[in-house]
Amino acid sequence: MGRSPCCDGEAGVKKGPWTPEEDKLLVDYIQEKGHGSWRRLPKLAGLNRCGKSCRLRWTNYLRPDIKRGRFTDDEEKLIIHLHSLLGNKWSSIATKLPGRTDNEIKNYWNTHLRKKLLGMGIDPVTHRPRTDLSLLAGLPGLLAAAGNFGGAGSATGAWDMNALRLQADAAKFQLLQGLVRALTTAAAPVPAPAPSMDNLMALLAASNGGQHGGSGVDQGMLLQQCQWDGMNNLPALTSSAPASGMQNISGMFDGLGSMDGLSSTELGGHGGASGSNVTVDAVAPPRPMVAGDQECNNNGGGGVLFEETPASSPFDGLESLNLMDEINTDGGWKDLLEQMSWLNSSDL
DNA sequence: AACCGAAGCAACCGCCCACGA
DNA sequence: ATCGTGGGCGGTTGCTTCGGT
Repeated sequence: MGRSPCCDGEAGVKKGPWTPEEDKLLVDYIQEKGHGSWRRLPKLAGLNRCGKSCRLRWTNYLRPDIKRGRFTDDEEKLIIHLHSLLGNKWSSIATKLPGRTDNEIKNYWNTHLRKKLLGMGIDPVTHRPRTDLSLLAGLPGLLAAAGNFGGAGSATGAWDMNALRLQADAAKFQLLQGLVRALTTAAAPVPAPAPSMDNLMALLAASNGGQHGGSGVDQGMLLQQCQWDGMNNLPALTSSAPASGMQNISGMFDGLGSMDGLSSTELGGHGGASGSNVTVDAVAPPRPMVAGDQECNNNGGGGVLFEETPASSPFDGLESLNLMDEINTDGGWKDLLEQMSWLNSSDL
């Protein structure tokens, strides 16, 4: 049926910021008589406002039990946790944070926490690792956060620490998956022996090294469950790529991380050990989804944190790009790849 | 010092639901 | 069963402040 706003027809009702005088009128009236009917309150209190505006002003700002000021770390973590459980049920979340209003929490979420999660590569809606291209930009923050959490514990316990670790691991795995697919698709078509899954496992395990313990097990399980078909059919990165292909992915990323002086035809290898010069101008047609990809993405067992995205990875779109144009564009892939310092050998 | 864009936040808008007549 | 009202909620807007150039 619908309903007209409470202030419709009330010509001349004031809107906008409240003055101290209005605040005093409202507070005095409510403290003396209670708010009663919000619709009638403005007239009774001598305010030229609609009842709804009075209610909002009272509940969000004037109520005596409101706690103002910065959110504490514990409050922050609690909000994130509750949001992961309740979604945008701000009023429900607010009931768990004494002195905080739903509006305040909502604003804090939209202005701080949402960006924070995005920066960490976590989808603020699903609280899972993001699967879009901007994942790249967020990974350093995600990993840093995971690393930081590995240090001093927080008062709210280990739930968020473990979640962050897992999400960081999952995001790293996704990034590797996508990068390898993108590069191998765009690279020379010379077939090569299948890479060893053990090599990738070792690579990922090494990427965990020192930062935090425990999650390597999850990652290994993840890989075993996925049976990533794409890896089993991995073509050579270049004709000069080592037979073991994936063994040198670390060196390959080294090159990507310092590619300021790239020519138009090559991703300069890091020389020596890796020696991978990936020709990327000849962009291959998009690689069709293989059975293993689907299986990997749909495999929700074991608490896998991946979203079930048909696109399968952040890099599906990348496969059809002219990589060098993108990479050499300021603010484009070049910038993104420069942010991928975490992929350098110190980490891998 | 002036300008501009980004960030933060208070307040508004519109939809929805519960409840009573 | 239907309708009107009151109130709550989430989303959005727009003003203010801040920081960078």
